[in-house]
Amino acid sequence: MAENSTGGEGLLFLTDEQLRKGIEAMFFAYRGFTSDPDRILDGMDYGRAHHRAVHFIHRSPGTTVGNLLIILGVTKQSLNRVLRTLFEDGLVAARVGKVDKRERNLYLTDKGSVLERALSDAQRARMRAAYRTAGPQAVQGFRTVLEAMMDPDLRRQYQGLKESGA
Amino acid sequence: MAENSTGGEGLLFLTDEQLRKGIEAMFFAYRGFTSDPDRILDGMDYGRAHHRAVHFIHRSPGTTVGNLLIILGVTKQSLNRVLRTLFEDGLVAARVGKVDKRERNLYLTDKGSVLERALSDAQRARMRAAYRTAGPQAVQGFRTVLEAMMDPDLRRQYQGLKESGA
DNA sequence: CTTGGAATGTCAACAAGGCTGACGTAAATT
DNA sequence: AATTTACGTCAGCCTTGTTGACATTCCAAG
Repeated sequence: MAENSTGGEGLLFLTDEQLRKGIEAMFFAYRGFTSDPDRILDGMDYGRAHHRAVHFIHRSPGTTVGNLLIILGVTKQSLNRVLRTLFEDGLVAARVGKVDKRERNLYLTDKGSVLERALSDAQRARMRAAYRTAGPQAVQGFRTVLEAMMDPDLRRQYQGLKESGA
Repeated sequence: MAENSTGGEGLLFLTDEQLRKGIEAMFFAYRGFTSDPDRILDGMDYGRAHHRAVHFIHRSPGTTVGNLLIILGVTKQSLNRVLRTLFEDGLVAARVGKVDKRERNLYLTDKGSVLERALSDAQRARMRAAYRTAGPQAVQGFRTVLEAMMDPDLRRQYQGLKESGA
């Protein structure tokens, strides 16, 4: 009965209506999120799948095919199709693992780095603009909610990446 | 060089590193976001495209095909393939427009509403859990950043939906 | 040392869901 | 009367996901 923002019931942000807005916000925002890299990829022989592979190889140089499979959540056949074209076009190089020779360690070539840079520049530009508009407080909340939304397994991947990068 | 969180430079949240974390958070969170409905759809003859159509028809009953095309950002051929199966299976009904007879107004049938409910219940459950974990403050920031990330056109759609719902 | 399992590559076939192009029809608009 | 709009549809193509089967290489354990 009493109207308040955080006291009393204070659970207005858990209304179905509020949740629906959040759902649609995710939907529309994700479209924006992918659109800039997509535009760049368009016209090249590459797609979103190539972007993802290139991103995570850049992110964790020397990562293995198996790692990538886990992170990307696709089948090896699907990933392999992408990796093959990246090899053929000289964007990604694979070196046989030193400790375990069955593994292939993946690296971007110079050419691959150029593409990665172009894609991530575009994507970061939008993210930067959004962050700047929203402010640090909002960014904090943004990350918190997203993290809570991940599957536990994926969250571990995400946090693992965070740590390994720090 | 000086270390501070919001004063001084206070732009640490705009570092490439921070932006990259945001990008990966979007990637992993979106996977979680779609996974529950996907699991439900799996096994039925429907996919994510059907979910989106059903969602927005539920959201705006009586909406036209043209509206849906704008909101979903796909071609009419693509949307039509989806709508056709929804008609055939009796999940969606189309009525000829009263003012403009060229238009088709779209509605969920009872059967369609059942599916919509199942899908949105699943998706809301995750969203609710994330919201509850993160708290109202974070949710506020979450929505702010997502909104800033949308393309202006899509943002108008999103906000338009917000208003028309209120 | 042999053998089982792990990591990887690859062929083939298929499905979902995007896309373009072309064409048709009915209704609104000019 | 002519044009434009809203919608449907056929046909074909692409990307990216899937399953299943099979080969290779190599680590690790018996």
